[in-house]
Amino acid sequence: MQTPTELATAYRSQGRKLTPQRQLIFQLMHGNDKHPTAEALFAEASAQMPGISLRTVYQTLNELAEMGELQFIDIGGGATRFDPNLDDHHHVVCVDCGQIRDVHVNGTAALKPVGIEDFTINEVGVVFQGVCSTCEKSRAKSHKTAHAKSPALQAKISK
Amino acid sequence: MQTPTELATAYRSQGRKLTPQRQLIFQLMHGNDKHPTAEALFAEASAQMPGISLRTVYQTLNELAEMGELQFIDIGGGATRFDPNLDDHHHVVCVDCGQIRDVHVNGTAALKPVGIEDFTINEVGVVFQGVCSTCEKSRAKSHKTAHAKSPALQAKISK
DNA sequence: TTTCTTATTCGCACGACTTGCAAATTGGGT
DNA sequence: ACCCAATTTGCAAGTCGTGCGAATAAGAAA
Repeated sequence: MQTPTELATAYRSQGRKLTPQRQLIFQLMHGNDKHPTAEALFAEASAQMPGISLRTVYQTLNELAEMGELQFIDIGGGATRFDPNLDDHHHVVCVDCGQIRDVHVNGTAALKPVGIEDFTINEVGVVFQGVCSTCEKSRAKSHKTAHAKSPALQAKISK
Repeated sequence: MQTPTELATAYRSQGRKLTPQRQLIFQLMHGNDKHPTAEALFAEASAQMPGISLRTVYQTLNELAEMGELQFIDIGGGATRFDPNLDDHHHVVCVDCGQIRDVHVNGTAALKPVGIEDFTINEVGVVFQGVCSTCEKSRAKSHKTAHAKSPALQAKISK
């Protein structure tokens, strides 16, 4: 995603208006590698701009996606997450806490699907599932404590 | 997924009961490569067993997933889809009509995520996005006809 | 700066998908 | 044949996201 300043220009050149709500969302998303959900972003936005509506957050995120400034990430389970990282990258998901990490992956160019001659492939997405070190430790120590932030995520994530 | 007969045995050995509703779902899912949604499966089931409830379809699919007999597939957009194919495979999605095709992929073993030492990776999923030949033809001929079964899927699918 | 046009915001209702719950039913062992 | 626990069902409720219309504000023009 471009910087808030660049986006301001891009917006105006497209006949879109530069509202304070949009500017705030630009700031919150720029360089954001947390892959927030719309609700999460709404919470952050509300802290700085009480009264901003969830509806507006959804609308702005959709606009940015249409403009190619960010992508949607849907890994089974809950809400759609947003990623402003436009580099060629992929994702690693902790099936325990649900966090998503951006990663560069070597070897994607060599991926060859077999038997789909009647398809024109445009993009390839790779998702790694695993457990982050923090959750690994939690598991080792207490078998009682429920620390999973993402209930049933493990079962929900697809290959 | 195992055969309906094998599942019958598995169910009983786990203290689960073998109901006609479950047996029907076993049949409908066995070898099914359509990646149906719960609603789609419910429609098929209803044809053969009027009165079966959508709730039961959801419950049975969830059971089968817990038992490791099938997996959930969540590619942005609509409802969760179910895949009884337990082979090591991946998916190709037509961004136009939304169909999902199972594919074997060469080269997955060589995939190397970089910079995530603090993660224990358990699985890797690859999703190819493209356009199937049928949709390709439709596009070439009419630019007017709206044949997309999956509105906005293109924008919704994540890398 | 005032005016004017049109994009945007906002909140509420609604829609799609899925699950919780409790009552009625049924599988299958004794 | 009986009995108890597992199931099924229908409906309510929950989550996530969008449609819609009225009120508001951005930004160009005068």
